[in-house]
Amino acid sequence: MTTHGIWLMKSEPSCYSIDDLKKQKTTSWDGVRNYQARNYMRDTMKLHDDVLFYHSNTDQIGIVGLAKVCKLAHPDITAWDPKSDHFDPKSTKENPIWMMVDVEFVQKFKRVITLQEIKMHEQLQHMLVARKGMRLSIQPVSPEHLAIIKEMGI
DNA sequence: GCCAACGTTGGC
DNA sequence: GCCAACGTTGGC
Repeated sequence: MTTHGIWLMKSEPSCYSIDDLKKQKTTSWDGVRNYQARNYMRDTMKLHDDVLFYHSNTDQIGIVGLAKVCKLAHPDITAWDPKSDHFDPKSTKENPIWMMVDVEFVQKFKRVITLQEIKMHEQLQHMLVARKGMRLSIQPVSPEHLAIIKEMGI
C-alpha cells in the first residue's frame, strides 16, 4: 500500500463551499496567508492526497465531503492582484511568497460531520481541528481518523 | 531579539 | 456580534 497524505482544509462556505467545488470540479486553493499552512501545501502535499473539506464560520460547522489534491503547489496569483482581498505586495512574480495547490471534488457527504460531534467522539476528539484555539486552516489528518469520518459521512 | 500593539480566525 | 487565541508587525 502506498502511503499518501491526508489533510483537512477549511473554507468559509459563504466564500467557497463544497457545492461550489462540486459544480466546478476543481479549484485552486487560493488565499492562504499563513506560513504553516503554505508550507504544508508547498512542501508536504502530494498528488492524490486525500482532503477533508471543512466548513468554518457557518451555522453547520464541520466536515462536509472529500476532495483530493490534483495539482502540486504553484504560486498564488491572487497575491499579485491589487484588487484581490488577498493581495500581498511582498509577493512578487520573481519571488512568490504564497502558494496554492489545486483540489478536485470527490464526493459530498450525506450529512455534515459536525465539530460538536467530533469533539464528543472518543477517537475523533483527538483531531487537531477539535483542539482549543486551533486556527490553522490546513491540517494533517491520520488514516484512522479518515476511516472513521468516511464511515460516518459516506 | 524582545514584546506591545494590532489584525485575523473562527467558535460560540 | 463578541472575544479568546493566535500570528504578524515594527519600535526599541
